[in-house]
This record gives sequence, structure tokens and C-alpha cells, in this order.
Amino acid sequence: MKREKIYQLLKKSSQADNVLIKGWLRTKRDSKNFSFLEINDGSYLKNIQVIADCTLDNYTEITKLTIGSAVAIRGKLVKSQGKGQALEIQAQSIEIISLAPESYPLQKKRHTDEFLRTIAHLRPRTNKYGAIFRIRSELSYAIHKFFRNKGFKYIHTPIITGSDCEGAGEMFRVTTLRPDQKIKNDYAEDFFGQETNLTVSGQLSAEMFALALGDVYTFGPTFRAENSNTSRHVSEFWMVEPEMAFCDLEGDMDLAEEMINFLITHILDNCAEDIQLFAKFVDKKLMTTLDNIRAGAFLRLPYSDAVDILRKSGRKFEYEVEFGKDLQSEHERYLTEQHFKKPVILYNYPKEIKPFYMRLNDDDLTVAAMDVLVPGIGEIIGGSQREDRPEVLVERMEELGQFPEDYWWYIESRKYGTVPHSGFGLGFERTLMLLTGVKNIRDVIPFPRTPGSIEF
RNA sequence: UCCCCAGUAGCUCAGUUGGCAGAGCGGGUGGCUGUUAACCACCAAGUCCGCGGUUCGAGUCCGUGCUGGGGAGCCA
Repeated sequence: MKREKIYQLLKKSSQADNVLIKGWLRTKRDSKNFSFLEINDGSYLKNIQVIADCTLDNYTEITKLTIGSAVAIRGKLVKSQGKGQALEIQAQSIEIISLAPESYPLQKKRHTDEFLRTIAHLRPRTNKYGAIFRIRSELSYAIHKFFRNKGFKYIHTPIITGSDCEGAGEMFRVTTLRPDQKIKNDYAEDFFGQETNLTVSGQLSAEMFALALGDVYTFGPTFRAENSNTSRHVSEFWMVEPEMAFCDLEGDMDLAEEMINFLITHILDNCAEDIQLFAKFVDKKLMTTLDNIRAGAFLRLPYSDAVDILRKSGRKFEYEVEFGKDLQSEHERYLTEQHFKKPVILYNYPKEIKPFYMRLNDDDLTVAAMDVLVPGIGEIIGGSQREDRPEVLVERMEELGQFPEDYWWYIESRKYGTVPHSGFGLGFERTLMLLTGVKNIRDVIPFPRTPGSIEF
């Protein structure tokens, strides 16, 4: 007999004579002559209620079942006599697969996120974390669906890299040398014969493929060795990076906006029950926030206008706003949460504060960069039109202290058939935070890696 | 890395002016009820984060370290 998922059973409206479920006991209520068992198999937020009558031959063992124990239950799917659920299983046999000791840390009560982080191997067994990781799975699918519908090709860019990619942030060193084997200036003795790191972005590789396959995207892990201790940073996270040939900054912004709207709609349509949990218990304003994002176009604003708005706002900021300086969290938050109260795309940033690969505008002061800011999270997307003119690219590298010879292949892509092209990076975990209202990034990734913390 | 806050039973927390270590939940035992984070009674449960100091006496005051959280910077 084939096991059925609880998700499938609870979707049924009809009764059934013979069903088999396998799952874990979430809670149990004993009566004199029977017990109510609530079983969850992870396929669905809700448990299925099982009636275990005392006539079952192993009833004594059943009454001793503990939370977290694994069981296989065969029985009839019938209309429930009680309130609170439409259907329930009248058990004909209950096989105890394994009994969890009473030291099982998850209780029938609310646990704090901080505590659950210390038992990250067990937290997906809770309602909230089960919901998060079902949504995470569905969001991954939605990303592929979005791009596939638009004819993008999925590219697997390297995780181990030899270039220090745009010099963005600290990187994790990859080496096969033991700590006692000293590196003598060059890396001749090391595995790859040169300095090697974990990637901080697949962008440079993705650009090569955009200039071959047209529209491409990457979706994979990314690593930053920054000593960041905030609720929005982890050392290993996932990033989505589309890259489009024959596309300017405006097309880039169009795609970013369309993508965020698609992802929200897909999750609301396909994870309704799980999302409800967050709207009810995690963030009461979640539905308003999400509906608000989908309701109208994102506001698009040049960096210089943002500076004007901030300077004229009359607000006292800890950091001064000045053209040529990067905007701080407090500035971004003011724009998206107070002033406009909707997602804002800032574009055309001063060239001094942006990397070499962003296309220099005709004003010679700004580059064709854009950041998508959303209320509550801040920056969720960073992107740009890429510098497609080889001479300008080399000039910009030199200005910013990069060595063009290290990027010979990147520069060569501009030598042969160069075209305007654009792309961006979307933080996958930050998108999950937006969709669920979860405030700490450590709670939307299975086993978070942060400075000083790699227990699981 | 910097600033602020916290660490007491398995979990969430209370603990007064420095004077015998507490509650709810969870766990165990028994009872009761088509129950819904069920309910009632009883029982067990502690390196008060570590180290050092002040004091007749420290969970409480001081120093220091560790861990966690919030914020900042860096960014996705």
C-alpha cells in the first residue's frame, strides 16, 4: 500500500476507506477510551488528526507516544465529529517507527527564534520553519519559472574563482596547503598555482554567456568573508543574477520590477496557507506590504534627486547627505519607508562609489547603476548597465586600482562584438524576508553561516 | 570591527535595599472529557554563563572573558 502525503489527503473532500500515512507526532490528547494524535509529515502546514481507539492491540504503547515520535498509520479517512477539522483518520493500525525520548527539545509551545537557532537541525520540524522552507523551495522554482518563461538560459558559474571579482568585499581563501605550509609570496605550490577564492558574484562569468546566449541568469551560493554582524548578512547566501545582451539600464529596471512582482504573485498563489501563518503571527502588515508593492509601478529616481529630497527633508541624519557619498541605511529607509512608502529604484550613482564594470554616463560623473530598495529590508537588488567600451573599461579599472591584465578575458569580450548589456543581483534570502516578514536572515536559510558560527 | 542590551530549571521569564532559589509551560505519575497549545491533582528538576574581586554574607555590587540579541559600517 502506498503512503499518501497529508497535503494530498487534506485537499480531498471525499472520504476514503484505506489510507496510509507516515509522519511525526506533533501533539496528543488522551481520553479514557481513545487518543487524538496529530500527525505532520512536512508536506503541509496543518496536521491531520488521527483517532486511536483503545481496541487497537498496541494501544498501551500508543498512549506512551511522545512528541516527535515517528509513526505509520493505516485507517479510514472520515468526516470529523469534532470542530476544527473537516476530515480525520480513524486508525486501524498504528505502527511505531521510532519513539522520541522525552528530552526532545521542541515543545507544544512557542519557542523563540534565538533558541531555535541553537537547534537548527530540528527547527524545520516546527510550523513556522516548516513554512519558511516550503516557501524557500517554492521561491526557487518560481525563479526558474520566471526566467524560463522569458527565454533566459540558466548558467552554472564557478564557485571557486581565481579573479578577485570586482574587488567587492573580503573573500574566503581556497587552498590545499596546510596551515604549517607557508606561502612564499607566489602561490606556485598551491593547488591552482595562484591565489584562489570562493566567489562573491557570478556576474563576470555570466556576462560572457550573455554575450553568447543572449539572456542568461545564475542562481547559486555566494560567499562573503566580511565581519558583518547584522540581521541582514550571512557569510554564505544565494543570489540570482540575470544578465541581458542588447539591454540598457531602463530594460534592467523593467526586469527587476517585473521579477519581484512575479515572485510575490507566485508565492501568494502557491503558498497561501504558509503565508497566512506569517501574516498572522510574524508580521501583521505583511499582506498590506506585499499588495502595496504589486499595486503600482516602482518609483524611479536618479541618485542626485534622492540627494535633493534627503537634504530638503528637514530630517536630522546621523550621516550627512552629500553628492558623491554613498547613501546610508537611514537615508534609504527614509526614502522607501517614510517619503515614498513604496519600492524605490535609485539610479545613476556617482562613479567614485561604484565598481569599474558599470557603464560611465555621458556626464562623466555618474555610472548607469541602479539599486532597488524595498520598505523594511532596504537594498534587495543591485545592478547596472555594464561598460561595453573596451577603452573606457580599461581606464576605469586603472582609476580604481585594478590590474587590467588580470581581467584580459573580460576585456576581450568587449573587443569582439561588444554590445550594450545589463544585469543585476537579487538577494535570495532578502527576498524571502520580504515575502515572509521574517526579520532575521539567519531564519530563512537552513544552516546559517555567520562570523564565529558554523555549528551545523 | 564599533556602540547598546541580555545570560537564573529542558523552554519563557520573575527574583524587592546584598540576607534560605521561584512561577508558567514542558517532563513523570494518576484522574477526567470527541479533544483542539485540552483540563484537574501530585512529583522530579538548578555550576543563577565562566573566572577574579568587594562583603559576615553575592543571582543581586565591581572587574574581566565568553555566548546571544539589537543597532552601525560593509553589502545581497
